[in-house]
Amino acid sequence: MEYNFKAIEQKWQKQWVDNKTYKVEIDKNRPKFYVLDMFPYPSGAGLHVGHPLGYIASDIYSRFKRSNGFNVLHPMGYDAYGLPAEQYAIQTGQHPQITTDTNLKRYREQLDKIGFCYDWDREIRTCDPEYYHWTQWAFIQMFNSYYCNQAKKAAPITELVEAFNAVGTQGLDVACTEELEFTADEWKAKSETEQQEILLNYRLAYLADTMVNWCPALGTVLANDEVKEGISVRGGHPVEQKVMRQWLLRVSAYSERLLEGLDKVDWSDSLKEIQRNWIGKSEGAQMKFKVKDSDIVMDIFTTRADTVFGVTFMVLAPESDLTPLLTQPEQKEAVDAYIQQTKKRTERERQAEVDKVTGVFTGSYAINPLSGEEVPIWVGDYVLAGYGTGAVMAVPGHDSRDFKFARQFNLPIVQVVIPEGEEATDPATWEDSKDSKAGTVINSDFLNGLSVPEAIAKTKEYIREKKVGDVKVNYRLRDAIFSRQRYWGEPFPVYYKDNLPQMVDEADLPVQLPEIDKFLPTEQGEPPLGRAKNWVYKDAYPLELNTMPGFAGSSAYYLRYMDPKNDTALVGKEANEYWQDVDLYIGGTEHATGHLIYSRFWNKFLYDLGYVVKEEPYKKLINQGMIQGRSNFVYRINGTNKFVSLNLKDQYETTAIHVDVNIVSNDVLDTEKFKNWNPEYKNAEFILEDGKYVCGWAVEKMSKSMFNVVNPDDIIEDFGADTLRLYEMFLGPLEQSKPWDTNGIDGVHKFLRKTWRLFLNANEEFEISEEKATKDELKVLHKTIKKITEDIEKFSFNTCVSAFMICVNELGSLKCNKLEILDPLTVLLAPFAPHLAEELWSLLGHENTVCDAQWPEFVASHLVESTFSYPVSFNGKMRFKLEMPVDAPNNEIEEAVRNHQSSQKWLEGKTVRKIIIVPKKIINVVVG
RNA sequence: GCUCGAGUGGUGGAAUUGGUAGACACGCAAGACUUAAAAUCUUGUGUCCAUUAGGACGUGCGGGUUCAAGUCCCGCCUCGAGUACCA
Repeated sequence: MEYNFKAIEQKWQKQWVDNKTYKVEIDKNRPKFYVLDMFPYPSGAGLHVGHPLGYIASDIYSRFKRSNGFNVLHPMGYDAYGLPAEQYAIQTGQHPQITTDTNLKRYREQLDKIGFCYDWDREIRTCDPEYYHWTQWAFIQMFNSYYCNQAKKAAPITELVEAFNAVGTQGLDVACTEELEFTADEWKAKSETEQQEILLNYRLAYLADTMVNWCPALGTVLANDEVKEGISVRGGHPVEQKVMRQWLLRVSAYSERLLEGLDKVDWSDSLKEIQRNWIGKSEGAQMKFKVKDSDIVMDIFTTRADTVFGVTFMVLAPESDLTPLLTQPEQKEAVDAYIQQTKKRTERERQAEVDKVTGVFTGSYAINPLSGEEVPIWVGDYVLAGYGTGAVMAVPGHDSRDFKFARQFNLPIVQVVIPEGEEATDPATWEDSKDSKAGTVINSDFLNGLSVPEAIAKTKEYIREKKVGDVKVNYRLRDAIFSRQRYWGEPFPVYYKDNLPQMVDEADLPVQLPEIDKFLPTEQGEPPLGRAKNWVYKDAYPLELNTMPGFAGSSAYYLRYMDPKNDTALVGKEANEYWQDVDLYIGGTEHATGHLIYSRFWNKFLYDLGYVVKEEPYKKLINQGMIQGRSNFVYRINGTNKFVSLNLKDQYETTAIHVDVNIVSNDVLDTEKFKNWNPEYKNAEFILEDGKYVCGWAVEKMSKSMFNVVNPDDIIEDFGADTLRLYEMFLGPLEQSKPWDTNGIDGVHKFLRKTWRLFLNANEEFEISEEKATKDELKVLHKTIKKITEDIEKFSFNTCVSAFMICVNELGSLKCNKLEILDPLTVLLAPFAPHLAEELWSLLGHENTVCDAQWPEFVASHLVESTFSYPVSFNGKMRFKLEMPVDAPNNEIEEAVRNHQSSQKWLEGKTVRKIIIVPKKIINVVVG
């Protein structure tokens, strides 16, 4: 009986489907456990061997939990809306739904072959109207809500309207785009249109003219996390800044709670750190600088209130509302020219030319609220409109950007802080500003002599007393732009009446994506939905032409899995109360500043409104590492069709060429396959070493162009799914990036065959002994139970695999085929190699699935030994071993060491200063 | 620049609270079985010295703490990730 993995895997995959082995229902008699993978976007390329890594890990953990008595929810679905399908549609005219369905089918086939324990009855697709019904529903709730800073939660916008009617904005402390002030009477006097326009300032989903990241090549706006270094993450196209009227989600309202929540979840420190940086909390002071000969007051934010006496000028962002107001007639031309010039630069250019200092004087002066001094107001593009107030007080002595600006335009520089261990010097001699926060304040009136932190505190106190400012916390986190000028996304549940946005009745949801003839913008430059016929609501009102961004559908999907067929709610109360939250979430770190922020925001919002029971959606999160490619190279002698083997290449002028890793084995090229691989190489000649052509190699990203893509289907064809699963885990720690190298796969495949053979007799027939297990056999088993159980809990799956190998090697040498040992071993192995385990489990005579077998219990007494083999070291260097009874008293051990024959050499002519005995660990003799 | 993480054989990687560095594999070498190959099995495999016995050196570099350091502390170097005129 050979280990016929193909037959075994096909058989059990069919049985699992037929028996609905992985179907999950609420079961209040068992504790729940929710394991979630970040669902994939089904791209046209299908899965490569790197994709399933996290899925395999979560699958192992799910099966482990099930064996330990948990009711495990482990669903899967697809993030089906996205740019690639739409771009393909633009190129070919093929409807993105068709592309998506094809890709999805391919994904499903590939996933099925790996033997995952997903409950496919719960599958969701974000492009399914049944699903995006609830994405639209959530949007409506956000539109109808505002965020109260005092209660620290979202509340219905109707409450805010009541407050406006009663007292206007008096005592108002809510999240908003702009601080507004009006009385109840003023509010009531406003027209409906004016009132609606004002409410947009407070809604959690709101429409606003805003500076957006516009990507001309993609014809759409992008969120901040979709842009890296001025380039779109998808496609790599340049991005520019542009003002557009767009939907936004007021994510910034939740900044503090998103930050605090990180302390309550079990995520890796690095991921938490990324989110903390992205939220970017900074505490400081907001201060008012009056403008000379004007009623205008400049608000500025600073974290260095201690340096106010060092302010020698002010700088406004070019886009600031104040810029035109403060520009004096004689400077108007220069300022306008400057603004035009900065507008022309793309975000990318601005970032690339960070060192280039530009700016222009407005002609106005501001009055320092502490010193009363007058300082010039400049415009400079190093000040960002979107952060703080879009204006800064410049302290060139103690801020390097202000310093550069001052030097460029010959503005004065004053020293107000002496860094620790330095003396006051003439700023004219400085190379750079002195930014250190450890030092003593000088030239600053009542702050003189204080340390920096003391001076910050005192200044804050002073400005509050004199009402020239206040303590203020700023966040870097911006509101999320929620409109995309695309076709293949969720339509908004929004229509326009008198140009004002209105929400579609919840009863009319979902608003289905209409059919259109072409997937391009209209001739008038409207988004693709502008092409839809009858794209109106209630026969009269035009519907929104934008669609929602990629992160919309993934923000609450984990809730939908709990209750995927519910047509009256996103998730029913009973299901939500049972499943609660995700206990284990596995996915890539690339979602740190996108999906994982939006999803937490979305969930907190639903929590505030009482729709869900948990404030944080993902209790524990693990980022699986990237599997990189391992590329192979051949070396062509320049100008010839001759290829030289790796270690001889230095004798020639060569060019390295990527070669398909699938025609290379252990870095040795199959030269015949190489000739057929590409017509160009049909007549290739080779210079061999030891009769072989050895290729070079390098670790690179796995991609088609590097010819290093390895497909899981091919691996499964050659070695089986269980081998693939085991090998992916054996490759290294889950969270670490590592290269895929098919070469090592033989090791785990051999291990599975060895395991199989444990159950066979000399005639290759299945035969199991009912005999009682020996002490040694039990020791091997229980050592393994302990190790596997502990390591699964630590997500250390690579060491699990090696523990299995050790176990099977040892049982092999003990020639153990006893039921008492192999039965529990099968259960241990089941999460890792479920097909093989099912087959063995049924051969062992069990009728149920091994998934429901009880996890073996570790019995410590099987590991107890009567003696311990001590490593004996002299001055820390291990020299020999000494077998002693475990309960031997120290003086006996000492004596045994002193008298041991091997000790004499190390003791000769030396005195023993000390003997350290660590029970059951080590003996160290200190000599000298 | 700032923040975080990582540097261990030819390769992937092991190593509780500091306690035998290199587990488990791959690869390589030698051998057994075979007409041959594949498969399987056995042995060896950090580097250097030594015929052996054995010894010296070894976890990026330099210091330190300790009976004992891959592990802790200080200072560097290199690589990776995130982020960036954030006031």
